[in-house]
Amino acid sequence: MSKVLEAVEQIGYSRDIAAANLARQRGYTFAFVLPEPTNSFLIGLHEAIRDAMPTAMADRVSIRVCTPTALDPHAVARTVVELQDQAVDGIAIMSAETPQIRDSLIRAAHAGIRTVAMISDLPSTARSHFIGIDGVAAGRTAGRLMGQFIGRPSGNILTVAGSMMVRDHLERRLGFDQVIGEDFPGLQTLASLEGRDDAEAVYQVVSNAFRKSRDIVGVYCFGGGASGLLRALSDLDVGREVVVIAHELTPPTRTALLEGRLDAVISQDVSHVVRSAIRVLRADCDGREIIASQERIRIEIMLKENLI
Amino acid sequence: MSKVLEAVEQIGYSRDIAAANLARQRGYTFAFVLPEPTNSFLIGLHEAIRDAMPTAMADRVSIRVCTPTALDPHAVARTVVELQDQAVDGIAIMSAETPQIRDSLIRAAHAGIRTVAMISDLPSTARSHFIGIDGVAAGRTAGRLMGQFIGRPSGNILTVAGSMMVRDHLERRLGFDQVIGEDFPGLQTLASLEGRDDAEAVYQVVSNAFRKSRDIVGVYCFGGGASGLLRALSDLDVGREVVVIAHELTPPTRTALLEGRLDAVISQDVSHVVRSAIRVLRADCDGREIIASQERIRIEIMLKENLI
DNA sequence: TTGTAGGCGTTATCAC
DNA sequence: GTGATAACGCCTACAA
Repeated sequence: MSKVLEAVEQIGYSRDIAAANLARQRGYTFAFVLPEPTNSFLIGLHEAIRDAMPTAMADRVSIRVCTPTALDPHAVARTVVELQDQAVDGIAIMSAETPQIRDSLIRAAHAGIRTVAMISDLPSTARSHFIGIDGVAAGRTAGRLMGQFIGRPSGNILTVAGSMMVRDHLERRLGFDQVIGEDFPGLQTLASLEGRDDAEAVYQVVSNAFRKSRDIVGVYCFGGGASGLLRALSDLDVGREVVVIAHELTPPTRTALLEGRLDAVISQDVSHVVRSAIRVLRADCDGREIIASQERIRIEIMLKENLI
Repeated sequence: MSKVLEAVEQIGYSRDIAAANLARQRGYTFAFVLPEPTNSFLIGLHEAIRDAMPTAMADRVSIRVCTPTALDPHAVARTVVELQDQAVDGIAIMSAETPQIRDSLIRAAHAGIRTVAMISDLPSTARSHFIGIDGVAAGRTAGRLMGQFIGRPSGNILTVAGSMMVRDHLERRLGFDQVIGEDFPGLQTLASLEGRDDAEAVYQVVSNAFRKSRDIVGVYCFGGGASGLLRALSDLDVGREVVVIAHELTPPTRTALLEGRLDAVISQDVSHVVRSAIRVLRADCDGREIIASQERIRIEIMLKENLI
């Protein structure tokens, strides 16, 4: 160790990063790339980003939001490429995992832009971090709750998928099936209905499914558009007999929880996700270490009684 | 509105607080007043404080930890008084609610020292904020989980109290009874055993209780020393048949959760509590507004599957 | 009251 | 390379 570093160790000196930033007048520009706010969850996510802006600004980071059409991977990739030319320092992205998007992110990383994946992971894209919850664990959590809450030895469970954030949703289903299979062998999980993360679509498929099938003792909605599910259950008047579990705490799921039309919600704190993305991106830019415990997003279980 | 403020509004100017602090060489000294680390929860809390120190230091706040004997209210009050003379800017305190302590805090506030209550609230002490979870809601959450998980129409539930953080624990019991009474009328909640937040004491009272009473279908431990409960249940070999719910995620409760000896843990993120206390105290000192959503501590439900 | 110089800890620049 | 210096945005202290 050099003499100076030794002395530093002794004295306990540490660079004043506030002063440093003041001196160099360094600013950061980060871009959030995510789908348009087409459902409650995405609306909440957009709001969280807006809410984080003042604090971010005070911290010398300016934030841009890009909403390429989610269903078009090329549009997302194009957005990422455009961002490269606009001198952004970092990108926080929530998207499906397609080759085009993957390539664009790898190229961005190569161009020195820091990237993090939000909500749904994008492995093998050189994203420095994933900020969100483990999909399999989330699904397992839902599975345990479902099994315990049903309390009967047998019956059918309806499952409603999303489609957009593919990877994430597949993992949830996987985890759910694991626990039901292991610990509640009498329960039968039916093939996933395609809800396309859209309330109206969910309404239709759920309504149809209930007309066809009987002996449904539980419904697990692991995609977006849970409000469609809740409306369908209301219309069918099967709110009480079946155990209903969905993902993400939003105005409709919150209301349903309070009214007893929903038994549990598996959620993640989107405000935390957004703040974390910004902190992590900043740390990446500065070459600093992150505080892992502070950035870990929790799998939250919300019941009627612990609604915040 | 004055011309200048109007202009400020227009321009969108906001004071650079980092530069301000740099200029005035302002430092903050905060003290954490809490019991000695005599159980897993308190150990975790002390660790969280230590872990927060480096970041705090970088932010010009130095932290002191005071551990008056928890069982002696006079010692706590004396500590608070002493802190007044030592030029601390703020106090974050976790303690029982006694007249002496209340008075000392009011006097401290009068002397210009900002105070926040942690974990267990101290209303009517001029504490600017309470940083922790709502005890009644936490108890209700435990109650719902207990009722649903038991799945039988009738049976007895053993409850184990702490003693130290009195107010908090009373609230938990209250909330628990509310839900059991309302929604699970067949279940009977027995009088609380006195566990004194101590593992050994809990071990004794629980062992005795099980020897006396039968038809126990659930155990709710809402005080500290849950490891004693778990050991007792192991020794009695009643791990599987009864539903066991405790508070606070610590090494022993985490292990028990993973091993299936504990069915659920109601918890709060102590690292978050500590960071929040520091942020809130700083904001108070600077006369700034806090970001409520960021400082809200969640009532976390931990199952085996969503252990972080 | 209003104005101005100096300095906080760091970086960047430019001359050496 | 090395070393001196201005500047960053703000506060304090002192002067007018």
